Amino acid sequence: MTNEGERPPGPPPTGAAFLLAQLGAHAADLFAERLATLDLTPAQSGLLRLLAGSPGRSQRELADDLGMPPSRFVAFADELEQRGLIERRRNPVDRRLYAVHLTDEGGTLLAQLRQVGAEHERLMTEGLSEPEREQLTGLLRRLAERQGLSPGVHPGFRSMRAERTGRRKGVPGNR
Amino acid sequence: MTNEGERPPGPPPTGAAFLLAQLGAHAADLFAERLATLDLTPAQSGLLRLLAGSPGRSQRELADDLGMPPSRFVAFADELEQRGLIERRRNPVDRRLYAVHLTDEGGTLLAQLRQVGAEHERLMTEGLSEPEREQLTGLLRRLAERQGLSPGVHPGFRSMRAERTGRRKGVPGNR
DNA sequence: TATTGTTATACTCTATAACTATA
DNA sequence: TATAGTTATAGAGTATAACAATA
Repeated sequence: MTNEGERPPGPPPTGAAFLLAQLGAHAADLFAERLATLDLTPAQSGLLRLLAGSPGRSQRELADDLGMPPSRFVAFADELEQRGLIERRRNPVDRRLYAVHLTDEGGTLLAQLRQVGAEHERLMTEGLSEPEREQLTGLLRRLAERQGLSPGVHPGFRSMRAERTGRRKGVPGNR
Repeated sequence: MTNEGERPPGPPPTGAAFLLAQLGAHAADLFAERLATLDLTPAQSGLLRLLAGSPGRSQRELADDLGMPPSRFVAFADELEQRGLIERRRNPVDRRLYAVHLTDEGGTLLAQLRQVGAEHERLMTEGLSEPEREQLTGLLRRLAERQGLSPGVHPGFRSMRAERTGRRKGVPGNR
């Protein structure tokens, strides 16, 4: 088989796009591991952060933001509610809606989560000087904006499986 | 709930680690879309590239490199063989092993794949000047090395699902 | 006995589509 | 009639473990 392209056959791709995918997957894996320390999955941490930013929204809205179907969100929220991290409050005006809130315990965990995030940040950028780190962050931010990626949520949440499956039908409105 | 951390509660994380995960997932998604043009999944493209670099290896070795169990590799390779892209040759010395090779047709597709890769690279780094692109690539390469990531293969292959399931028992040794 | 390739089974995960209550 | 939340079912994808052939 002849090599009729522009590139040599030996060296595998080492362009920026490939490195981004590789480092991104690695970063996600590593973060998931550290998150397991707090008994959290990436998707769960995403919800906690969402609730910190804008509390009281409906399950459907939150499900949309996390990129999961509403049906899946139910079990997802059930577990966090059982663990006392989030809270569902009925909306008095429209009783079809739940308003999802962070509990105090959830807020405490969120603080820990942020520490884990900061540590993760440090470990991922290890080996770079402070100016280099800022340079990198600046370039990445520009790329993200150019690619139309909204800050704060990323698509990887969809494919992250939940850890423990021991889900019991708990407190919430047994109709 | 009080904000006892170092960061303000509003702004979501925009550090380098988060951006890497976000951009990495985006890059992988985009690349998978472009790959679909050639009727290839990321994992399949990974195998083609592996075979181009070091042909004739055993299925077990290749499965290990791709991060999939040998049992899964069988169906995976079956499809590519049916499509005439790869070839299984019996090793005369050790008849337990297959030596997996790229066919001529596979080589042709690999060339197209590289074009797609180059186009992907261009689109992902859009908006950066040439020096900036090199700067970014250099920083990413250093990070990848520091994190112990081997060049050429990334972990994301595991979670990519195959497209078409129409798999028939074909040519290979029906024992 | 160990190893490659293979097949079969069992399981996890998920979306789709009903269904209930409220509007 | 439409929408939020929920539940149930059915399907895709996978790893685990047995199995056959060869070493």
